[in-house]
Amino acid sequence: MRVLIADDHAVVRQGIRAVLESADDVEVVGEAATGDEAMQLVEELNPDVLVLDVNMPGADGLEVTRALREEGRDCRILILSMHDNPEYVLQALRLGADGYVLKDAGPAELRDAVQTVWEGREYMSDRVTHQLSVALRQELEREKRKGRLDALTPREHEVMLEVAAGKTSREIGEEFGISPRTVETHRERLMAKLRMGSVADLTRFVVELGLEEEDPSPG
Amino acid sequence: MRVLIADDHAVVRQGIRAVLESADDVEVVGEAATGDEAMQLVEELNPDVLVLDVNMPGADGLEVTRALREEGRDCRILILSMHDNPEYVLQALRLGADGYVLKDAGPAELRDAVQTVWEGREYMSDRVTHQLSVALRQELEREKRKGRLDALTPREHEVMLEVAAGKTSREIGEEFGISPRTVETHRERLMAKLRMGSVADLTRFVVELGLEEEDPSPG
DNA sequence: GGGACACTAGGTAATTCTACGCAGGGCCGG
DNA sequence: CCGGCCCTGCGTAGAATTACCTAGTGTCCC
Repeated sequence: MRVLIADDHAVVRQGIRAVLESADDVEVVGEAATGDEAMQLVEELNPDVLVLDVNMPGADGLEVTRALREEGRDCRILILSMHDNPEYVLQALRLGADGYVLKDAGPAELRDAVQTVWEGREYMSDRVTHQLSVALRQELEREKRKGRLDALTPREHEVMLEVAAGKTSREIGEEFGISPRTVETHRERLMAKLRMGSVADLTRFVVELGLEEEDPSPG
Repeated sequence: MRVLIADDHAVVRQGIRAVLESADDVEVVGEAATGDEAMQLVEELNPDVLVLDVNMPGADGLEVTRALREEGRDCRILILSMHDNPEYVLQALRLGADGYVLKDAGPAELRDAVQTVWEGREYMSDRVTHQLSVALRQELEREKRKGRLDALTPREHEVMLEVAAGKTSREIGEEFGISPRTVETHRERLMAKLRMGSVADLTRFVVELGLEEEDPSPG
């Protein structure tokens, strides 16, 4: 089994190499420190398995995965990550990764993971699968909120942001060149659509969904 | 120079060991996977330098640093961290660490850092010192805000939270058993003291400082 | 006892927001 | 080409907030 290691931390590369090479059917054929370098080395060395860090300067692990899958590479891709962030995990799987292992895995798990993906099966750390199920529920909740957001007309959306920024209807009217009465109409409608009972609730809603445009930084 | 390595990731330990042992005046005398284990091994092996990860299960790097300094250990402590989070850096220095190195450091920098702290000087990665100066300014800004918070009377503080939760003056009055006019007085005063121009600004202020009591979760 | 401060409450007035309804013009798809 | 949706604008009325002000009570400290 010929393995390529990609991680921006030299120390980590060294560690992975040591762990994998302790298995006698594994040969580490190269190391890459950036995503670009990884793609280039895959081209040159044509490894069986690519152990790929998600956090890398330049092209990160996910980009590398996508690029390799796009060009039809059949090498197995094992994602290595510090965190069990479901965001990354889902994205990685969507893009065609074969496994997802956390960096706090012991040598045995890491060797096992590489072996598993090499055999054509998928490997996921236990904590990753657990986090995925948790994330699924939160995702549904968020979608429900975003769904309400979609019910807003473009104008209402703009007005919403300004209201959440603390502007008065008159100020917003001047900014958009429309009557303050019109702004109030939009305001009423959007508050009803989002089922918000106060500006405070609306502000929290906007902040939590990260919709703000500028940063007025109160103070 | 006798070095002890503490990191919860076996892979990383392996990597650090390989890097350090490539210098011929360094001997890695042991490895620890948890904070507790690290303290125990320092006791047993009495190393010159301890290379210590901040993120560890059980006692983390900072706790270990504090504990070792409290009992008067004179071994050098080099903190190893994934992030240049100034929060951690400051805390580490306060607790008596001798150096702070990022994990994306190359083998050369890591060896250099260990060498430097061993000679009794301090070592910090460039990005760390930079982040520190940036953090200093933000810290001042935050303190200014918290200072204004201290200017509030207890009653004003309560009212502030309710206003930020979207309640009206009447509702707040009923909740506290006081006149809505009184609530309005508190409201005016606190808005003036905090120099907030709108409920939206106030809400953002409260959310950013994490002062909320319950979670009404708009929707 | 006096002074500082917090909590209470009210007056007056202006401004702003909220909640109903009404209506014209533009644009798009059935 | 017509109905539906969106953006626009306005009226009225009431509720709520904001900006000024005064002022009584209680507590704590000098």
